[in-house]
Amino acid sequence: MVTVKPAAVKPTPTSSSVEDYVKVIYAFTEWQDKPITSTQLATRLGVANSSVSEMVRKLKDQGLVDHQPYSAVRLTAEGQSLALSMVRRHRLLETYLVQELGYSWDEVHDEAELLEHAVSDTFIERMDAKLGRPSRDPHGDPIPAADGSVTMPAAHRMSQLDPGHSGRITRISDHDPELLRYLDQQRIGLDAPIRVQGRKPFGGALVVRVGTGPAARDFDLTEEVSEALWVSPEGTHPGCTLTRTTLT
Amino acid sequence: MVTVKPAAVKPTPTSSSVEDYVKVIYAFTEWQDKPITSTQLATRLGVANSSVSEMVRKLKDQGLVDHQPYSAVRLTAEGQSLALSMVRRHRLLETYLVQELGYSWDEVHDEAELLEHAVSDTFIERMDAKLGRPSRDPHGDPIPAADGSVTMPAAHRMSQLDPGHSGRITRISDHDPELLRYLDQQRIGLDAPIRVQGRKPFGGALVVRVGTGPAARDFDLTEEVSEALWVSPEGTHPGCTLTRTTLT
DNA sequence: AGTAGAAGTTAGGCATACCGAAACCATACT
DNA sequence: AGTATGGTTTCGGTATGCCTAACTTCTACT
Ligand SMILES: [Mn+2]
Ligand SMILES: [Mn+2]
Ligand SMILES: [Mn+2]
Ligand SMILES: [Mn+2]
Repeated sequence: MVTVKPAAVKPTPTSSSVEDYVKVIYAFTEWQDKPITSTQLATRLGVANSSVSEMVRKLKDQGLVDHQPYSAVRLTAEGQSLALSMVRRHRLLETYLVQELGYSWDEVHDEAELLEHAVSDTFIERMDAKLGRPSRDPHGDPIPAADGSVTMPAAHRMSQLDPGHSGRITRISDHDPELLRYLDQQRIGLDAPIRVQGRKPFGGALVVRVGTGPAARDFDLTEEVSEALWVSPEGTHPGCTLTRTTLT
Repeated sequence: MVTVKPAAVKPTPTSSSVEDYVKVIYAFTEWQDKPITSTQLATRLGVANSSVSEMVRKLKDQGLVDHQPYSAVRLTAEGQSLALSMVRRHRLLETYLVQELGYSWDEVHDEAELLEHAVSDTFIERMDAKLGRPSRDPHGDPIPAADGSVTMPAAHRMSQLDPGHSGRITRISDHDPELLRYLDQQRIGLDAPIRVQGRKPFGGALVVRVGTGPAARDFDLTEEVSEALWVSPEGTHPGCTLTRTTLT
């Protein structure tokens, strides 16, 4: 009689490239619904189109994405789960670097981009505990919980807000460190109360008031800046929790 | 007239494999003088002999090692410098994990082995500052300073000590986590006062007394254990600083 | 000195992850 | 309906870093 081993638990050692691909695919649909195309993926990853075609085939073979030739790339449940765990890693690391090692919010992204692939689950858990299980990173991006649930703030791009609207800045795109330093300098930070005053004519700057009462200051924001800021109407703040998937 | 660019400062992006090879070559001569051979390198890195031959050629091309066929491998000044900076990274990380994230000393090695290749110089500097510029890691191994200087404790392998000798444990080999847990359990730690009482006959255990006065306890140590412990005679402790090389 | 076996190197391959150039397809515009 | 165009894939190739198997060199023992 032969003893049958229990099916191996698939250690699937995903490479850091795979992790980055999946993370970028996820990020593309975090604040809107259209799935990402090959070329967009290539641009965001800084690789050639042909490299993406190849890798997407591998991701499909591994069951991480759905894809048919010439159409967009979508994560499977398994891919979504891997992506969420990478996003969690990335954002916890960013938060840790700011909170514990005195990084400024424009320095953390690149460091986290590498560390996310190197730290162990234990490391993540210890950081999370030490930070008190934070739900947002230094840029206001939601940190998925260990079980895969994500609390998305009910936020709108400031560039799309009509005059009169007000609320708080609950997210700031972290992609341009330059921009983050500019905002820092102007003392425009996360959770600042903000109000859209109006727009200069002929597609001009958006005029906003930051702060309230005597401390209020007015700014002319370019399109680029107002597209990087997300505003939640006062009161709605904590956002809604939606479980996107379940992490393994 | 043509402006000549200053010679590029050689960004030499060393791979993590190269970093590990160089680190292992360095470690081999840290506590004795014989240079490492191909086979020893292969064993320590867990790769095939042929892989080492190939890689050593590349290291030589990059000016990191001296080597002629069929003989041992030695670091050049440049290789030494790279090795020291990797050792510094590794040991600072181990110290940080224990001190700041509650790791136990048997858990840190593997985590540091990966992180050492991923963290930035900034990260290292912040950690170093936060820890108060430590000079020893959790296992008593000296942490090279940023300038490449190393303070080596004047220590001897306990297995080679004659009865009657005493001192303090200033280094414990961190290669076997099992052993570290055993020592932890027996409450034998770094800086514990220790005295060699004698040796059981026929190549038997080494009998040592740990602690002093009423708290003293006697142990029978196997060869394996006594080879992992290094003892400094009382008083000599701080060790001698020798600048091994200068880091870039 | 002669030689067997250990130590080390070379040769031929594989996997991953890139690239540029060429071929292909879908569609949108005449 | 016919075709230009841009997005996408395929093809051939490069660089790392690893492997096994075959071969070479060194050394230590007879
Ligand atoms: Mn990354
Ligand atoms: Mn962020
Ligand atoms: Mn390593
Ligand atoms: Mn150590």
